Amino acid sequence: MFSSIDSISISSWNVHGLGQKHRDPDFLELINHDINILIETWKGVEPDVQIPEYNYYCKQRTKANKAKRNSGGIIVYYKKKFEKGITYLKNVTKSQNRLWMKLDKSFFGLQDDLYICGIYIPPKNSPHYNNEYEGLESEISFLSSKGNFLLMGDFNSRVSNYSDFVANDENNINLTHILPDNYKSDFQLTRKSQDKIINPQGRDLLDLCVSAQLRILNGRFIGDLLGNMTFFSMKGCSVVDYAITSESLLSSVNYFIVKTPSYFSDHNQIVTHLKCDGKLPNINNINKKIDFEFKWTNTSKLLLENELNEKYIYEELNNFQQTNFENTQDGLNRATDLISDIYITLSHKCMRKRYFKKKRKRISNWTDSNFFALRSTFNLYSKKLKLSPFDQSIRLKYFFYSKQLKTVSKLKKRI
DNA sequence: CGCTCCTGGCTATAAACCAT
DNA sequence: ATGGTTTATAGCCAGGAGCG
Repeated sequence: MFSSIDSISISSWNVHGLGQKHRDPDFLELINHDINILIETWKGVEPDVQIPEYNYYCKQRTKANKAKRNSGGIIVYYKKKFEKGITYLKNVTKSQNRLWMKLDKSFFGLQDDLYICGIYIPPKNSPHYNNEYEGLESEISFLSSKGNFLLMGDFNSRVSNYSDFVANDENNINLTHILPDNYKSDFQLTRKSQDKIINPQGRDLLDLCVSAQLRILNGRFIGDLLGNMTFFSMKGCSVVDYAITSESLLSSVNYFIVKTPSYFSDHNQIVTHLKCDGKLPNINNINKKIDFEFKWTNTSKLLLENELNEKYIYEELNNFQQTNFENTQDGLNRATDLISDIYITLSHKCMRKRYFKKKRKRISNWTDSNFFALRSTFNLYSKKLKLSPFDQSIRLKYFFYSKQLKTVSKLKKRI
């Protein structure tokens, strides 16, 4: 039996030092996506960063001479069940700031192979800056004939709401001769941004988008129609974390979300949801999580009678009877899966679902109750700050509670 | 454990630069 | 001159290591 994959979620997050965050259940809950790209892990070689249910690729920056800690560093966590569909492309780049991988088109049911790059572009005045965009562009052109792209990460490039494509108007007609022949100039989707500033790296990014036919997802999709800020500090805020895809992949984007600020990092996590149509062998069906039960109601009888008049149900039962299942454990599993699928489909239509109540953790001590109270206050200001990034009084309160939360969180872990 | 030092990373702002 | 834009600098903050 197979279970289908109809969408895949990919997150990227500058975590500002991973430390022991990957041991924190709250943090793990935030990186529960199919693929999670973590930037600025500050981890060295052979880091101890295994987490349950996930495999990972990692890359580290060579440590500076006198430095006490590592800087940079990329870790990509992907769900173990996707192991066979994802390849780490070790040789595409020599840069320590980029990590390429490939999603197999047949595994995920995509039009073309998808090349994903987890990326960190240092600020231009940083000693680690080394013509990042030139390198990136040549890697893209090397791969461009082979499939589509998704770049996600911290670009340190501010583009405001300037166009990442050449608008189709007479002002730009003189540019057409330098554009690729197949350039689609009628693409007019507007993009918003809360950030009104553009910097030189931002221009580089826009140039790259135009020349490689890539489009920025920020400020364009359900989940981030405003172009939310992705970085907050005491001093200010900016949009520097982006998800960027091939233009032809835009129609496959379900959502793009900039998460609310969290106390784990000064950057916000960003998440891309892509449509796909893959099939996954259902090896361990036992582990399927069921968090509800079906309940018979007084309308159920009528609904079931109606449903049994439908043609499809006989077709499916017929299909079940006609199928030859091998006389093995595997065959038996397939048979039970198929028949129970039919029952479940029917149950969905006729009965009411009752969800199991989640067990509430008992708040046991002072630290715990203090932590939860602080966290809800913090979450409130986090949402407020996302909506009004320039409001000084909200910002001050946000950072005040953020600091408190961090201290209490540390205390909590000691217990 | 808490304090201090160091480094990287980032913004804002002032200063320099440019074309008119 | 002037007004907008680009570049360089100052300053702030947080995390990690070392030390007592």
